[in-house]
Amino acid sequence: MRSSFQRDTIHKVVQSTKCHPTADWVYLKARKIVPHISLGTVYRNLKQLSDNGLIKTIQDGSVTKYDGNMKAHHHLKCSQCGSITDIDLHNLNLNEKIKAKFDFEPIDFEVTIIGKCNKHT
Amino acid sequence: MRSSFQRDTIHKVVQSTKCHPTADWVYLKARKIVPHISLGTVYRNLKQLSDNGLIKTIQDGSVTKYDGNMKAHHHLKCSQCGSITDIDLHNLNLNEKIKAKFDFEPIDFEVTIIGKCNKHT
DNA sequence: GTATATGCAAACAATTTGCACGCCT
DNA sequence: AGGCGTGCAAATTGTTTGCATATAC
Repeated sequence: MRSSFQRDTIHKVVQSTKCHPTADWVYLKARKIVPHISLGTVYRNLKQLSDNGLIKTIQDGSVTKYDGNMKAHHHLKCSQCGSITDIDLHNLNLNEKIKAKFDFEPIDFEVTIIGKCNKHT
Repeated sequence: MRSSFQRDTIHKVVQSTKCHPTADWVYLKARKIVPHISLGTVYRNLKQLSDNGLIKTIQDGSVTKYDGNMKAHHHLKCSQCGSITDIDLHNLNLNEKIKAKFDFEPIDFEVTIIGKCNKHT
C-alpha cells in the first residue's frame, strides 16, 4: 500500500479519537486538513486501512464505524445514550471456550453488548 | 398490534426456517402465499414483529437478517462459507461477568464470532 | 514510466416513506 | 366510523464505482 497525504490524514484522524467515528465524521475532520478531499476517497481509504489491519471496523446497526484502537477489545453500547465504550474481554478466555465447545476456530469477535451504562441507574 | 394475513404469513415464514433470512428472502417466500404482497409491507412487518419481541434481528455486515428463534442465543459466522449457526453462550455467565467487571447492566448481546467452521480445517 | 490514488458525479443496494385505498373492530 | 394495514412507487441513506487526471515510487 502506497502512502499519500490523504491516506495519512485519514489514518491520523481515526487514531486521534476514541469516539468510533463514521466515514462522514472522518470526512468532515479530514476536510479541515485536506479541503478538497472527497467522500469517495475517505471510504476507499478507510477500507484500505482496515483491509491492511491498520484500523478496525465496527458495525453499529446499519452504519459502519471505525476504530483506531488495534488492541483486541470489544464494545459496550448504551441503549440510552448510544455511547460506545471499549472493553477488554481477553481474560474471559472466550476463544478457547468457543473452540472447545463448538468445534469452531474463532478468528475475530464482533461482540457488542447492549445495556445501560452507569449513568442510567 | 392488529393482525393481518400478511403479517401472520411473514411471521410464519421467519419461524419456519433456521437460516436467518434477509427481508428479500422473506419477501420471495411470502409472495408464494400472498402473491401481491409488497416489499415495503415485508419490511414494515419485520420491523413491527421485532419491535414487539416476536422475532429477532441480527446485523450481518450491512444487511439485516431475521431470526425466529427467540431463545437467548448467539451466532458463529464462518469466514469461508458465510454460514451462520446458532450457539448458546448461556453457561459462560457473561452477563454476570460483564456486570461485575464493567459496572454496566447488559440487556442484550449481539455476539457474532467470525471464524472457520469444521468444514474448513 | 507505470501503477496506484484522487476528485467528482453517477450508480447502487438496502431500507423507509407518502399517498390513496382497503380491511378489521 | 376511525384507525391501522397494504400496495405501489418514489425518496433516502450509506456506500461503491467509472472515468479522466494527478501523484508516488
